Amino acid sequence: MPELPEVETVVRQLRTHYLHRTISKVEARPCRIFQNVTAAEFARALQGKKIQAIKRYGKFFYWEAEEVYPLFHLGMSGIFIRDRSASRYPQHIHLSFFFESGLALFFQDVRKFSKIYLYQKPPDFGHLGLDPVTKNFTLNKLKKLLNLKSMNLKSFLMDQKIIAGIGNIYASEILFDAGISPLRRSNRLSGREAERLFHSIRRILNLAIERFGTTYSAYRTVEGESGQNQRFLKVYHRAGEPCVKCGNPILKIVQNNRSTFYCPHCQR
DNA sequence: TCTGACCTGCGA
DNA sequence: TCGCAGGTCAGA
Repeated sequence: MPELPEVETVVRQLRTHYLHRTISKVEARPCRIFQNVTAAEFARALQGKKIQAIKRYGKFFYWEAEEVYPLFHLGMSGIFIRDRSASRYPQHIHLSFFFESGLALFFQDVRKFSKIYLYQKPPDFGHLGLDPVTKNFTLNKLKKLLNLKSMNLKSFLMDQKIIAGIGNIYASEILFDAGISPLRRSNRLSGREAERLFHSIRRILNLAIERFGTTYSAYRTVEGESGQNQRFLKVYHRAGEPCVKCGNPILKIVQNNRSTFYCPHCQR
């Protein structure tokens, strides 16, 4: 599922319902999604803890819970849901949290690509690039990064070590918005093109956050609802359909084993 | 830099 | 039955 806007939506909804709540019980089923901790250790460590803060970086987010810091990456199909009965796949619920207030929270992942870690101090994101919706992400920094690399722009945008949070959907949408071909090399952009790319990254991601993310298949909000942004996609999964700008057909190509959608007429 | 592997469900 | 899906990583 989830790229930065979907993760940000999940984080905001978790804050609304679960911040300052105390976990009374955790049920964790052994599963490969647990990375540096077993399911049993994870459950034991969180029991009795109060969630004091929920913070996101790129596609990762973690809880501050009284000296314990669970870190989550939702992979392709990980979702947090408030209501277990809303789950179509109850057999894939790996984690259940029950709170003193009577609230519950469930973590489901059909494909098991998500990752869960547990730390004793706030996790370090030094291995990740800039988070593109923070003030730390500036035009000058983007220009330097572009010049540093000679890779196609689609791969550049999706490389989490460069920019943390953009995935396959938004990489295509951002490049369409900027009017730049996904095949272009990062260090070949003009100053004006870099500027367009910078503004498109911010605009597309922030708009998607306002629309609670994009639901293409698995992703749901914590409330179990679909995002809204899929109605506004201009190129993603629209191969053969007319470009909204010029009417020529949208093209689908494969880059790094992933589908890329673009308009060869509008994106040069 | 590219490919395949990891998983499961869905739609053609 | 096959190919594809929003991610990441190891290994060639």
